[in-house]
Amino acid sequence: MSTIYEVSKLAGVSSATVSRVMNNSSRVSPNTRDKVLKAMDELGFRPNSIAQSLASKRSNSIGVVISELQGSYYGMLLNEIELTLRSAKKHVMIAAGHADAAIEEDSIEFLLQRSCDALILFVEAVSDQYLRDLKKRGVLFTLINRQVEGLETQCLSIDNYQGGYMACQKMIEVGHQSIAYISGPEWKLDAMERLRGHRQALKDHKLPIHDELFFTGDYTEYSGEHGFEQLYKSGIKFSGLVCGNDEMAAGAIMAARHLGLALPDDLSVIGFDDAYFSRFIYPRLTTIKNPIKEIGTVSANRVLHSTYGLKSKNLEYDNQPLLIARDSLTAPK
Amino acid sequence: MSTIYEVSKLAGVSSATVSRVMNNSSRVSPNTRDKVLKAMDELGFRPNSIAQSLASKRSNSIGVVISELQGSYYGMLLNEIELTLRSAKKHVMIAAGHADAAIEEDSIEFLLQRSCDALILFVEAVSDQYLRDLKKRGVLFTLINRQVEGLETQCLSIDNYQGGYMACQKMIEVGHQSIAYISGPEWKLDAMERLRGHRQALKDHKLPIHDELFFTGDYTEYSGEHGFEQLYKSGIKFSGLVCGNDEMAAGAIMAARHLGLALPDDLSVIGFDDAYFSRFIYPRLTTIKNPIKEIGTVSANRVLHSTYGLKSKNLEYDNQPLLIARDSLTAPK
DNA sequence: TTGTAAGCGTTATCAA
DNA sequence: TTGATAACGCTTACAA
Repeated sequence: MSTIYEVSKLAGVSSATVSRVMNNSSRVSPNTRDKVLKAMDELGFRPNSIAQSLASKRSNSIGVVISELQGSYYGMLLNEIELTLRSAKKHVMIAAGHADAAIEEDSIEFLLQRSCDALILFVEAVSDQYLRDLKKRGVLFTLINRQVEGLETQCLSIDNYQGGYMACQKMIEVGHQSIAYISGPEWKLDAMERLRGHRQALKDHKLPIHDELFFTGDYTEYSGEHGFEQLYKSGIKFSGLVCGNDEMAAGAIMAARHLGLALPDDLSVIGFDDAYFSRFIYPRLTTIKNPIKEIGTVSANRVLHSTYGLKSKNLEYDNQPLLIARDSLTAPK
Repeated sequence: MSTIYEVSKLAGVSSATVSRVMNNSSRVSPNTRDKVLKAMDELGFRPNSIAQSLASKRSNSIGVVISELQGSYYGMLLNEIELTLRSAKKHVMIAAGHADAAIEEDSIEFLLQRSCDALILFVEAVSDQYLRDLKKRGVLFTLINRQVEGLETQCLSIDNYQGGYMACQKMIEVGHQSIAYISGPEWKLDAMERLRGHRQALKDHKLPIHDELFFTGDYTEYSGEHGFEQLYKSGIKFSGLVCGNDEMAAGAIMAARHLGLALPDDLSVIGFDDAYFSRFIYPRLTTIKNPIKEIGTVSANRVLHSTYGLKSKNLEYDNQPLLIARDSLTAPK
């Protein structure tokens, strides 16, 4: 690998000038610029970005910590982020947090140590205070799927409460009177918001709330399967089931079928997220769309904006959920 | 952020000594080591890894280029890679290649420019020659899901031919005589290998090969849907369908149901990969397991081994596919 | 066992 | 518009 110094020799200029043409940082006469470009080309010169980082105190890399690297939800998000950052010539470093506070903190520190200029954080276990302290330390970041007091301007999330409300309301509109709910884990804020919206819709429509019709899962399909079996055993009849996410809906549907129910006639189901696979569940899953792609793009653009002053049009997003009507919802028999 | 120099002053030693205790590179007396450690602690010292990289010509980061960031297949792979690399304290930089030669090459150069010590490549469009040249340039890398002549020791892939053979053979064993096939795109090597295995099994069992029973898809569920419709229209009856991957199987199953077929009685289906969602398709999909997790772990370990001399036990893997029997396969009526 | 000092390949300040 | 040259924070011969 050739260096800036070799280029400067070949072009007959100083290394400072070479640096200038690389960065367009200050005026260089067209003549010398040409000479430099030619020399670079001839040597196949590629700037060493490590050296650039050290000297400029800017690494042009952005760290992303995300709960999991697998799962359609995270995949879509990561994809959008990479696309956006990449087109701005920024490197993306990733680390998984696995929804564990220690691992999440470690991931963040790990990325910071590597001189990431900014972070995009999808963290669920780390405390609000830790995040506020991060800001105090001068770290630039955006926060996905979470609202933290004091960090409002850098938080991006959808209105989970509204989504939960919509799903339940739709069930009621179609005619269901007895509706079961399988929620995500209690320690996940989005799960609790979705649940809160559901309960409120029930209340607003003067429907009774039976504790036996609520099951707390953990967002996995296994908990959806297990949850459905529990609800079914409870003895209280229900014709509708709302799930905190699509994975659990998929699991619940499997369980319902094993128990001999015909879907959607015996049971209507609504999921949440509009995950990739929800079209391939049978019956095709009616669900609440989570505009995760948009959130990915916007979070990346905001980081680009606040860190490098890059202007972008996609700095705002619509945090309203949307009902995607497919086949798993029908009127009760 | 404090520097090594400040630590050295506080500890009353030279900066070289501080560096030594950081890296355990050469003996330091327990006494001075303690002093240094104490000073580090007091200052909250964190080494600047950019500076370390520049000086040591080693960035401790590994680049991963993968076709897509979304999809269960890639997600699982990425997850294993991150886990393995992370536990070895290496940073992982990612870039998506989108199965486009220009983007893939750009991704590779992009990561190299960032001084990645090694690469893990899941690239599909770039030429074999480019990859051989990469090796000549001295770049360390492993190659996933691909076999390139001259790079045998750094390629990891399963036996797709054998997998294709197994699927077809199983169909035949169960009693199917007329079997349709929806393959992945022609330019994907794994897709062609799977198809080749399928045809060979047909031949070995003396079953006729009808061109009308073959459809070339592109690994998406849409092409599975479309493909099934085409095959169905062909007029040639078939009771079994083998798909080049699970996505297409999912699409084909959707299409079959829309056309009024009862599964698995009217149609048996086998997929490939054992994707995350294949358990949640109805009927639960019988498929060929692709040991992608194992491949992820092994590829990361190999890179760690060849790049940093780290020894590891997981340097070998079993490239034999495995049939996962679920509910989508039954004897023909 | 420890220190000195020359890099590593850039950027950026100051003069010219 | 250009050139010297001092950082940037660390590693690593080479000496002591």
